[in-house]
Amino acid sequence: MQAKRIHKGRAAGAKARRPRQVERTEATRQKLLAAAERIFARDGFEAARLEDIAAGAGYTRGAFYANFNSKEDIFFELLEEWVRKRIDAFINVLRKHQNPDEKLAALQKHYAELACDRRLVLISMEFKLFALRHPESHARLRDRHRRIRATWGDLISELLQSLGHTLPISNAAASACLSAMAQGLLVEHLVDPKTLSEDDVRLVLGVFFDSIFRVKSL
Amino acid sequence: MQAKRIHKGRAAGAKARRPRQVERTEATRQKLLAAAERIFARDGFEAARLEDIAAGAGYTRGAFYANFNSKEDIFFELLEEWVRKRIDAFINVLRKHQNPDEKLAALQKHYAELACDRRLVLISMEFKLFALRHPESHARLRDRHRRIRATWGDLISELLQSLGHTLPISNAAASACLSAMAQGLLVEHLVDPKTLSEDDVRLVLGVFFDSIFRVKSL
DNA sequence: CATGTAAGATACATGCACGTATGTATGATG
DNA sequence: CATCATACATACGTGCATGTATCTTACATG
Repeated sequence: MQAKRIHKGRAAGAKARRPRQVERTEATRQKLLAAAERIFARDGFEAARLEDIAAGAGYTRGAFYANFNSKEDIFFELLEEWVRKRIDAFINVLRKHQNPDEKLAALQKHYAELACDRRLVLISMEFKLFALRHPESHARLRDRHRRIRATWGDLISELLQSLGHTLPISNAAASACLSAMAQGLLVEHLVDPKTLSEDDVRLVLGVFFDSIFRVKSL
Repeated sequence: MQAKRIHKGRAAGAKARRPRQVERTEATRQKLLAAAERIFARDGFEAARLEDIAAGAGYTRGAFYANFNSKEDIFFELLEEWVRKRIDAFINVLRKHQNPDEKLAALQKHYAELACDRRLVLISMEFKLFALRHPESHARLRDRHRRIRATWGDLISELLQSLGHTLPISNAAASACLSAMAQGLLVEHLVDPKTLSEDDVRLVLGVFFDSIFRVKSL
């Protein structure tokens, strides 16, 4: 989240930034991020043009390059934000329940909802495939993913402990599996909704969830 | 498989093609297809350049446009070939077993192997995402997929009939699910093999397979 | 009010992949 | 052997997104 200032001037010993401008810069950053989210959703990561992102925020490419280094850069900031929101939302839901079974149901619902979030899933999958062909992005994405999975893994750990249940794979891996399955299923559903309906996706994810989280003997 | 002839001459009432040249053309088509397979695997569908494909077959782009209309075109021919091979291979395996349980195990093995075929999975997923943003390709891909799923659905039907078992979703949908899950899991594994190991993928696919194909009560 | 700095626009050079149009050599046919 | 079509190569024009370098305008400070 390091608010990278890029503009040329800004010598090392420059006096403290002027608050009015700082605030203005932050506003354009936010506008650019919001626009990027829309354009990525509309065109996909690779096809998205920096010019469209800038224009979507009411600027030109000059503003983009003044605030970000590359398309990957702005994507990672968005990713960070999405993940943070999802985790926060889930933690808030957890707080509303004290019964472990209800918490487990909340987790299940979380993944079921993921499998309906067309935008997030498509962009995520697109970027994963992009990263698999671009080593630098891959390394960066892998690190993020590892941290995200670890966080989810910890949440799942607590939950399972209170249920006296353990999984045949690590909790982080389980989180990765559910996410991966939800994404794979949604893509397949979008390609041919007639062969694989939304109900099918929900049902199938539920079957898997039950068999791994609710069936004791494996 | 309509071997679309593209070359300019070939008036409607032209006399029968000269066999020597027909044969030569077919050879270059095959060389181009083989090269395309390699280049798609190496660079991905969208990043693959027609020039590289042509060069990989020992030609230039002229030869490509003489034999195919577009990158999508050659991709669909490859897809056809891959699917045909996979189905043929599976049918051959089926023939070797008469015990329904062994046949079911063969089906399971089939999907486990899919989840290891990095090349096929990545290209398939890439093209799906591409198609979801390009209506014409989408329509074409959806039709192919529907036929492929139907074929697998029929194979599964026979199998389940002999086991006296039925699924909570259509057999075609079940085939789509297994394929989608395998693909989603493999992508996730490739992004971070440390968090989601190959063994995890195998285990998880097995759990799902069992819970849908071997657990009677749902 | 004068001056310097920072935000952002504009313009430019570059590179790249595409599709087409034309050229050429080879080999089949009468 | 002459002719013509076929298979492929070469050359060209085009469009497009990128990154950079330069310019303009607005604002903050003394």
